Amino acid sequence: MRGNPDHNAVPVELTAVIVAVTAEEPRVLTIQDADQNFEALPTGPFESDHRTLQIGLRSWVERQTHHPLGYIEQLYTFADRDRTRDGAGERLVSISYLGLTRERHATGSGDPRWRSWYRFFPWEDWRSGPPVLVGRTIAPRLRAWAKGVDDGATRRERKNRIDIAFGLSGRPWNEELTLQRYELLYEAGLVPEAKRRGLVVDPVPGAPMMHDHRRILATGIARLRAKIKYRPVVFELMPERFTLLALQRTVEALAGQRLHKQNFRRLIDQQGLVEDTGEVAMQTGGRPAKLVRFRREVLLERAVAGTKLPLSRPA
Amino acid sequence: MRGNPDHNAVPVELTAVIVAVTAEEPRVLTIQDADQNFEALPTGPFESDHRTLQIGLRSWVERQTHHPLGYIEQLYTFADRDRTRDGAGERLVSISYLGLTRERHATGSGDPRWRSWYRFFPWEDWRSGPPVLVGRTIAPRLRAWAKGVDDGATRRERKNRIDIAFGLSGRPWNEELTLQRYELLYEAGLVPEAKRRGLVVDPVPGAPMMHDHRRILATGIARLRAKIKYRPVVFELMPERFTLLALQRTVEALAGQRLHKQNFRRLIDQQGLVEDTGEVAMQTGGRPAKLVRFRREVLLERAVAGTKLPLSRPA
DNA sequence: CTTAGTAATGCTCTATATGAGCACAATCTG
DNA sequence: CAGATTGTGCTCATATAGAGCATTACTAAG
Repeated sequence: MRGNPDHNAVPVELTAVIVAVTAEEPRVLTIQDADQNFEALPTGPFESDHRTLQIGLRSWVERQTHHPLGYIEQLYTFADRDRTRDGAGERLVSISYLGLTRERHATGSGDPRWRSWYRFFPWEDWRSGPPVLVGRTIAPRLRAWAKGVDDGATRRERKNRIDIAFGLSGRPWNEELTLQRYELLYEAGLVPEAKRRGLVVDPVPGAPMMHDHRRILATGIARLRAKIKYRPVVFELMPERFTLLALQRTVEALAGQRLHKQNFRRLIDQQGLVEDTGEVAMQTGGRPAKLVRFRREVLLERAVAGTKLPLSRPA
Repeated sequence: MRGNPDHNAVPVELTAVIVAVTAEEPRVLTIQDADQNFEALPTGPFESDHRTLQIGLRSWVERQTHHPLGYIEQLYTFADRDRTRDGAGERLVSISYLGLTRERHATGSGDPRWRSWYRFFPWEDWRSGPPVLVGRTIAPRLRAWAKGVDDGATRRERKNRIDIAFGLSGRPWNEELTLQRYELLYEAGLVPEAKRRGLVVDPVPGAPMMHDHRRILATGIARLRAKIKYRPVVFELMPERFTLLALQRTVEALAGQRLHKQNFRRLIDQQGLVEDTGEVAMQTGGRPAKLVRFRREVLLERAVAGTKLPLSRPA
């Protein structure tokens, strides 16, 4: 407890979860790791010639993707021991960020591409109802893992965590628990990444990523799913003009859940989040829809405005 | 955008916001910086012999305060350019954590002591109604700062931010905006810390801290004030057995606001957060109160349980 | 032209949550 | 005993959330 402790100099990198929604799929920017044949999140250097980390990240991403980043938020700083550069040895600190943008063809080294995030987390997409993957594969395997301990207390605790995270035993599905779900699967040895920790692995479907990048992505998804409920960040993912249904589909893509259409619209206009452009979209396949635009002023009017969306609430 | 960027090795430290509530005051553990005569948050080394940062921080705090840390959560990683060790030069990364405990005599170098956090943020305590400091000093000075720009858009934007952050022009006070308030004061040159950024300073009351520690503390306060509304973390600050009023006073101390007693109790028992011990406290000064204890089981029952408290909601 | 199909949009109904207050009970202090 | 202080039960108005019905305005197929 000193004012000026000795500082260990440690390698620091920035890792970005860059999200866009296209064709009703939430997508994340990934690169291909040449050596390991794993997909990875784009990782940038910690440059000290920027005033803040955020500015540095923004300029770096924009340089690489040639597209402005609408919104940036720090996610988490990872520095666990197993997070070393090559197996063991030096410790690596990784400061992760969440960024929102609109999809664009990305260029750069490492073969950047936009991937649906459900490629990495197929169990997170409940838009067409409960995925069979959960009921048929994940639930039984997790149950088996829980039953496999001798200690009764641990067993009960595991069962509880599983039920809560995956909405079993009559509990509701909570789309915000993405990280908890991934961590459970990791602990239970059901994702390939766990092998590096020496666990026995018999993986469930879902593409793995390099290092702990899938955990970082899970953190980003969880954060974004939570955020859209009380901050108007969805609009960063929308084009200038859009229909209310398009907005709803975007939210649904992120949340992995369907929403009640009328209630969704009620919320949006109760809060005055959008305004008419006067134009209509005729190619909707049904009655023409008004084209609206985001009222940027709301960002000023109520700094902490809520975009309360009809999704499961923390209770 | 490479898989294996070059890593700049950077000094990394851990900074802790350790909170306890005693005698209806929220307190934070500080140390005295010998050189600069400023109070500071305890800062620890980044030790690589712990499996996770959290474990490292926990053991370090417990070693120093001789008291268990009930709850730890990562706050934010600061690495702005002005955050260098001595004025200019080397960049410093500081990973900050929020920890909850019960007050104890702390020992260690640096003269550790528990300080009411309202010592550093006197405008944050609204338990006895709106502080005169806000109306008489802060509001007029901020207004003057806003008026002092030529650009009309910037002026309006500043006025808006001020109104929202400090609950002016008929807006409600929102206790969660602690960080925004501090940052406004910083920008306006109303805190001593701003001098280091070369701003002209005419400070309002409130003790400054070393480096950007007051900003880190503001981050911790804001986070905790938000958290108590949907997670049962208050109990980490309570003794084993307590009365409902004591619990309410603790929440009020943190939130800096009074709560409606009956509604508070309604929430607590609707959610089954506590259970009777069978004992009563006779020294209440009034009718004897039941002594209750936290039902630890709720942490299992609903991992993300809400302790919805009757405080201002984001909308 | 008619019939489906698909969306947009307006409205209602119910359950629940929240904010505020009244009334009264049980204790202590002076 | 009066007055202060706290605990505790209860009510009431309002806001919000979840669910569904009905109607309107288009396109495409027959």
